[in-house]
Amino acid sequence: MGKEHLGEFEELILLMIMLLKDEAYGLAIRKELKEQANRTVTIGAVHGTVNRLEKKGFIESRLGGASDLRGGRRKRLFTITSAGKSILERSRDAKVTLWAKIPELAIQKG
Amino acid sequence: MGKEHLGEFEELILLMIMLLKDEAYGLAIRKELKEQANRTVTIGAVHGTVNRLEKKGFIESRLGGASDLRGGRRKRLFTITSAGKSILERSRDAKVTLWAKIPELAIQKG
DNA sequence: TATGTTTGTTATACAAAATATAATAAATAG
DNA sequence: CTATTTATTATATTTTGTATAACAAACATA
Repeated sequence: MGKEHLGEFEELILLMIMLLKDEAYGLAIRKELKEQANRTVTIGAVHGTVNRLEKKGFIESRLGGASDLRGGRRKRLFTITSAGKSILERSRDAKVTLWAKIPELAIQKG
Repeated sequence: MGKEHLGEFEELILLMIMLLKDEAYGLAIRKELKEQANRTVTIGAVHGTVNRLEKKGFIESRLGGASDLRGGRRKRLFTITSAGKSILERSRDAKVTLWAKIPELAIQKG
């Protein structure tokens, strides 16, 4: 029985992992967060959160290769699981439904 | 300098307050949460959160009349502030923008 | 082969948000 | 008055969010 809902930051991280596809690892997630959401956090914040998300079964990780640049340790690459996808979908649906009931927040068409 | 983002539950409570209009008080918010979001929480959870939201300037409260039913203490009625509205709008916009970049999550326009 | 630099993760600690339980308060019916 | 109902406040605990510091591995090059 997986948890019912995600924290705000957990959801964001999950979205970044989907955006990054096969290049989702700690530092890349942090960078994407800055570019896509203008959110600046430390790398420890990112890792703490991915660890929790993995423990809950919303993402999986595997060890990837090292950077193709100068030096550096091997990357820990993350991918979203089907449980992760489905909680994102449910979260989206719930929100869209609520917004639709509030004229000031309803999404405009066209 | 208001906070930049809301917690997941804070945002939900804010949405319930908008839905309830002039009948947004503790117990009503809790009931609306159950009906609109199928979320069951204790009344203490609701009050803790509205207190935080008020302190941050996203809602205001005033003392209303007692229940029109049997007995009971007077209600503390909440309304959203313009800061509250705008953070909800920004949150919605940010999410819609992100979803649009992920085919699996993008909203269909009919 | 030793060591400095780069790229990256782990460990640890602490603050804030989420949430529950228990206590209290005010209206009103009798 | 006082019991009952409707409601809020106080307090405590767990989970999320977040930072700092420590550590590890790959590579370059002397």
